Amino acid sequence: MAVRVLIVDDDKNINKLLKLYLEKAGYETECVFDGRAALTAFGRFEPALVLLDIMLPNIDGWDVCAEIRKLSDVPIIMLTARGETVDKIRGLELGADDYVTKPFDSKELLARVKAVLRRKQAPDEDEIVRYDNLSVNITRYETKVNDRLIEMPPRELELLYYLMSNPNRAFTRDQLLDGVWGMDFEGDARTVDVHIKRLRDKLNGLSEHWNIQTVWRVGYRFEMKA
Amino acid sequence: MAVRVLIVDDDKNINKLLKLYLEKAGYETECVFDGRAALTAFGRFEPALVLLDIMLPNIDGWDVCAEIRKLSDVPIIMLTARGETVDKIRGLELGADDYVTKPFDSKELLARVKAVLRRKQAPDEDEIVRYDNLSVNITRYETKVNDRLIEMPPRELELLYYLMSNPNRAFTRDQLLDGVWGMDFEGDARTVDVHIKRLRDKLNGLSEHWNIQTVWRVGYRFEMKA
DNA sequence: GACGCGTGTTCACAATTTGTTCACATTTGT
DNA sequence: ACAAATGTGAACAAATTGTGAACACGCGTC
Repeated sequence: MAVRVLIVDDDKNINKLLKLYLEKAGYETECVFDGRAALTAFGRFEPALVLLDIMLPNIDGWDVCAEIRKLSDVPIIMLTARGETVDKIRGLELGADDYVTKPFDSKELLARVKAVLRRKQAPDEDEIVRYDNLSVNITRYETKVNDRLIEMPPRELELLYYLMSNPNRAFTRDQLLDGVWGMDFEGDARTVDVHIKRLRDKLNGLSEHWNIQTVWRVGYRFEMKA
Repeated sequence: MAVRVLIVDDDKNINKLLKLYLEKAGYETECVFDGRAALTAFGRFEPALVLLDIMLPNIDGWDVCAEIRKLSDVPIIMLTARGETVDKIRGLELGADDYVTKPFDSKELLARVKAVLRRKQAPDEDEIVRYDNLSVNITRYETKVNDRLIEMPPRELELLYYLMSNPNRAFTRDQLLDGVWGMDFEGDARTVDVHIKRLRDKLNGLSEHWNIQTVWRVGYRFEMKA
């Protein structure tokens, strides 16, 4: 499944050239020649990247850019003719990601395309649960107490994260197995106990304000003490 | 992705003022106060423009200009005190691009900066990730440690770049395959391991402040040690 | 087209870490 | 006190990663 690129340029030669370059580089392309067509094609084709000329019939590039931005944060590279005054501020406000001046060579263009695609997949924020002096970062797989790293195996960390994500809630062993180990775990429920013990060994006495509590005949819970 | 400007002036007030103006205008700046510092900063900071005072401790502006010209054709604007005799011929020979007489006002300065960048066809900035003594330039496909080139194949470089672009984040092998190899990679996830090993072989022991860490049952991450 | 060369990928096996189970001790509730 | 549930340490099993070498592939050269 190749990455799809929508090419919007009223100059048919440039359009063709772009198509050639990109398809040779393994991208899937669709070409349109005016602003209105760009918008309808955008909805249908769902490109991962848009190459957008500024000077267009119907609706100009800026407006197309703005419309697309209302729908999606797909990367957009604006195409400008040499000599055309490029108002980069305006482009920035409208959400363009890069500019390429015509005429361009294939190498530079492809480099820009790759760069923009790379830049856009900015991974999201870390997922962290905290309470008091304890924080568990499931994105980095780091546990900290008072900003000191507490080393632990992934499963323990996941278990702690799971408990902390619903503080004070009592989880049965089966719930924990389902939530942390996955539905398909076939083993002994006592496995949970061992992991709990190891967590306790690591976290024991590090705070007065929380602990991992046993709930008899039920399971365990992460207790927050007011 | 701001344009980087290196400011070289021994007068701390002027330096500060320039920094203020430029950063307000969206440039990224670095300030140094003598010629020697200018040259080392130039290598590390890789500015898109240099503002260079002529009267400097250590190495004077002309010589700094000449040294920089041996390395790069980055635009250089010379700063001269009013009344200072400006040997424009000499400047021309050395490759300076413009002169600004102190004191200057912000508007004029910014106009000159923009003009010079435009004239130089402002080659778009490289995309670089750095940490401590390590930098990876994905535009040039160059990796440096302490400004020394570390040769490595493109895939390894891309992998390193990807890891470094989110330091400390644990990536699963699948995430790395998607991000570096592309969604359409059909091969074995263990491929990542081999590239990691080769990276480690190359980077091993080059710094105490970072390394590539295994996150068990998860994947790998580029660890920055505070 | 044949040939090397540098890369990228896969594979097999070793090394390591983690996950699980077990047996027995201890605690809890009735 | 008794049965059931949980705590605990150690042994064991399984999964994961490290590693060297072989293989495959594209690319430019001859």
